Amino acid sequence: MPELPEVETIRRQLEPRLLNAAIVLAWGSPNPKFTTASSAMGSTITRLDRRGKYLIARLDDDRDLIVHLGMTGKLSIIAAETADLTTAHLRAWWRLDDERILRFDDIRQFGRIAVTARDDHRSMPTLHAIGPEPFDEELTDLRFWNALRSSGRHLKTDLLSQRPIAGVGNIYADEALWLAGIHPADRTLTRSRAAALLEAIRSVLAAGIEHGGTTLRDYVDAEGVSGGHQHHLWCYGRAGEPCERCGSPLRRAVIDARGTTWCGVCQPRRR
DNA sequence: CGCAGCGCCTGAAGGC
DNA sequence: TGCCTTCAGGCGCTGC
Repeated sequence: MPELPEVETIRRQLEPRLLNAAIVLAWGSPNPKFTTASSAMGSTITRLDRRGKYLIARLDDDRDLIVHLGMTGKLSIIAAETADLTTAHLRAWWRLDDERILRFDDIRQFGRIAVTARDDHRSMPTLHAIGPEPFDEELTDLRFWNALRSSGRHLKTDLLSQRPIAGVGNIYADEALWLAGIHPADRTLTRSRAAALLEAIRSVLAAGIEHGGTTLRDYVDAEGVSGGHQHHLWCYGRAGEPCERCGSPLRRAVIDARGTTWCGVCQPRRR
């Protein structure tokens, strides 16, 4: 499940290979989630940005080609002559002017593609309303605290909404809450705990990027290589195992329809 | 108008 | 062994 570290890993791999590439032919599957991919034809990629979990290819005609990987989306670049464009899960492809093809495969079709006017992201509501980037200096403790304290929702659910901060998904949310010692179902928190949580989010995301992302089921990078951060998880996916901090078995429950793992001792319910 | 709840989608894994 | 059920879950959409 690609979250910020996985998407950033892919961005870093693809950007140098896509700069100044002209899209000479393009195709999107009939599923409306992907079909607009074809309208990127005729444009040249001038930059590859990331916003939260969204990849945004800037096009030279003041448009954006946006790709969200969903759960099982994979982007890769292949030589046109060896490309098999008949595979079952191919959802879109873009033929470049140098005999290469950028392809998007997505088994479960939770991903999404859009071509928009520059920075006009109204067709992707979550991106349109997305919060600050985790490593943006303007995201202060105070701003983060203010975004979290008033919603009335469970803290984890708030994090996953992408509004207080961009790019956190289920894995890194559980990791950050564990690291900060905060119960995922708390609804509010002190300013100092908000500061600790922000620091924890930055820490787990940075570690995830450093390890090339987390591979538990489907994720591979743009080269088809698995990430390494799954060997560094404190909490996610380890229900029943002893907590690395206190030794008590990690608990698991469904919170707002998300599988959630936490330590009942290190992350006491506060409010 | 904000948000809770639902549906999407398929392969892997578990149960009988 | 094989079929059926459950699970994984981010996000767009609908309706209150």
